[in-house]
Amino acid sequence: MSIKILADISVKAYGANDYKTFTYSTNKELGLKVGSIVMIPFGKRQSLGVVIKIYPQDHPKPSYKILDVKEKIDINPLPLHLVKLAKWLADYYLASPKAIWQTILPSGLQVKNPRKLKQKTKQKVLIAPQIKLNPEQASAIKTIKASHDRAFLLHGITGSGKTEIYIRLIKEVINRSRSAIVLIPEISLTAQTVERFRSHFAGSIIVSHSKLTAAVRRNIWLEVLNAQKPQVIIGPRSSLFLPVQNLGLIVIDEEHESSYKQESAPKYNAVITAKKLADLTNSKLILGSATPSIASYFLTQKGKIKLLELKKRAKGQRLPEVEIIDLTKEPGLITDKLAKAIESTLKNRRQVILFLNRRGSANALICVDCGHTVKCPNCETTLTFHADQARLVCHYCGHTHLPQSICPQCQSTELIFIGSGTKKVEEQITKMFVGAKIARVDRDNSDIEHLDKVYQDLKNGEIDILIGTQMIARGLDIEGVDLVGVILADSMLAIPDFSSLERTFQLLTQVAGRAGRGREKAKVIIQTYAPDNPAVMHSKEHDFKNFYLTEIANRQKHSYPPFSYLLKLTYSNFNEARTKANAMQFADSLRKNYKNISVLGPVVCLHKKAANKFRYQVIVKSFDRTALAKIAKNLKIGWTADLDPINLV
DNA sequence: AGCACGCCGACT
DNA sequence: GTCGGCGTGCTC
Repeated sequence: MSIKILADISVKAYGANDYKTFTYSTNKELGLKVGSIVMIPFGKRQSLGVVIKIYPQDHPKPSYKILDVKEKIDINPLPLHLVKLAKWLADYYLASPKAIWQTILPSGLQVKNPRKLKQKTKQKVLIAPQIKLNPEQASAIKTIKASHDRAFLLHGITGSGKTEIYIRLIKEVINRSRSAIVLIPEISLTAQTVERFRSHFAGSIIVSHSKLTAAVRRNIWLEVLNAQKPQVIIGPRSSLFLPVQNLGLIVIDEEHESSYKQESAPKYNAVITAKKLADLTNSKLILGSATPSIASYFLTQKGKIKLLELKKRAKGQRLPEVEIIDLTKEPGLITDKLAKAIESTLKNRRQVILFLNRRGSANALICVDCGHTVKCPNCETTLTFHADQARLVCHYCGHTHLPQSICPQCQSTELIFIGSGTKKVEEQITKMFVGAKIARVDRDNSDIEHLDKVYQDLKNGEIDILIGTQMIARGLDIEGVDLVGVILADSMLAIPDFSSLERTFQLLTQVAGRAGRGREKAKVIIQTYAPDNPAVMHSKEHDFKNFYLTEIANRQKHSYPPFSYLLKLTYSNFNEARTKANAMQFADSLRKNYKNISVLGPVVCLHKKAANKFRYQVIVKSFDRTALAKIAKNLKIGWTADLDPINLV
């Protein structure tokens, strides 16, 4: 008779929003450790589970029935920090063990004899060119190495050489036999970025991205788990959860990017999660951006993250000149000034990038004479026009009124809906510049392969004018681009969200950074009805600091994050009337039962129907995050929660 | 995810 | 009475 011991196991099949573990018994010889992955019976099913706790041999058996662990998956246990991080994720974001383990564990772990995938033929690796650091870069590296701080925000203007700093820091941790994780927005995971890192870390580099097949993903996961020497992992936000040993450094490039927030369960923010991971593993965390998020920069002002600044471009190039065209004075989809600039750029055999906004095609009402957008009197966010009701609707609180015909600011009668007409840009450009080679990138054709092709074509001069949405705002680093045009900056400002100014400033600044990588006389032209808007105004001077000061005051005034916490609750139901009624009833009960919160809504969601169900949302705002967590934890069926959402629409 | 349990309306 | 609809809660 072998010796039985008890173990607490977190069960992958367990779908409730609490981190409850279940106690099983196991033969001592099976050698379970904390982090071991096992197969267990759960209800009528079999499930994977992760050992969270091993009890001493003499621990008394509980009164309820105990089942046996069926088998141990024959691989190394998870590193301890991942076991701890799983619990933290569940508690902090109110996620189920099911959602957590689906994120951390690869699929197909129980497969007995996985088919050996044929090794990719060794790619030729370019030898990394030796780059000399400028004094700013050298000083930033020196500070990070010497500092006892854990987290750093590297605020460096576009082209200031942040990547070179990451590479030097990674080399240093590798020399200390520790591994590094580099997070990159999915969209920048292009061949060029990867090649740059590969040329420095050939042999120890592991690249992950969302297009990998399940089998490849599992192999990568096992390779990381079994690695005997330090690794450099490059990938999107989920790469934080690869089972790396001896982590020493986490880098998050373009830390302001919204793709670091996962919008499906577990709805985690990779920047916040990386900070926790750095604490658990005693690693350093480097956040890098030319346009930091308001949230991260706020933390530097509070002394929680150390701020490092790079104010010069690496090779000393100047930032491009930005011209703002006031559409209230010079109307048109493509103004004469922009058309002339395109024409002269083409004549010089140089290239043009034009940005427009699909996502921004929210139907806001805007005054052609003064640029005023009609806002909600309660929430200070832009009202959205709903054609089916013929009314303007506030997406926070539900306030509606008829679209006015007179501008409340300047009494003009010239009010128009923006959001229409952006599709006309390509048509018009094609007509205006006959013979020019025009390419377009938007949400429908923005996969990595296509972006790589566009990049190559642009680099080889196969494209004269590239038209795209914000998809192409980052990463493109083309010497031939002399002109960048933004067709309508307001289309982003008009998104009814507390973070729309932040997003606009980031987009405009990143876009402007695409120009002038090669030459001095590059130019950026921004067309807008709102030239005085802080997000537009400060992007002209590439002035993050003053934009931050304006915006943080605004957030404080209206008690938006980082001065409060938000909870976005979404309710869906097949019956439209019942959806509305249930959502209203729930919002009322929240108002009645909680004192220290404010409840906005319910309002119909921007996408009012999804998967055949009608959707309503309720926003809850509070200074007390635990109150919001309590609400999120006790939701009835049909409701989903997003704690710390980055947008509210 | 499935399954048991229990509460309510419709029915031989 | 009792059949079965489905909302709710549990799974070591």
